[in-house]
Amino acid sequence: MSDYDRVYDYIRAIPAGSVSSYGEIGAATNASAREVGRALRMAPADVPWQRVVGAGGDLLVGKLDPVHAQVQRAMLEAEGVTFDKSRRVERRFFIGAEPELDL
DNA sequence: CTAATGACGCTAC
DNA sequence: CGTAGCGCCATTA
Repeated sequence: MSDYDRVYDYIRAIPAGSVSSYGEIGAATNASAREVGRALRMAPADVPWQRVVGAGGDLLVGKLDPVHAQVQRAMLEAEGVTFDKSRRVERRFFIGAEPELDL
């Protein structure tokens, strides 16, 4: 099992309406954040890549087309995830985020 | 072999 | 709250 497959499996385990970050996935799969991005780039269709966001809740950090970020936001909104004014996912939707520790 | 690049993260200003 | 710089590590030229 490659690190990439482990990343795919982790993402597939993310429940609808929740999101995780590249750093979180990297830590859970023993990979760096960049490797997670590389994995998502060639991810199979059954991987809900839209549930993967940046560390601060940012959509796609910007290495890819801005249009893609729009699509991601639309799909997450369809799952019940809400965003703040700056296109950032609220911390309560993060897996492993503690409600009382909200920044 | 070295250099450049990217679905990122953190710190500094 | 915004941009800029550096570190990170696999892949590509």
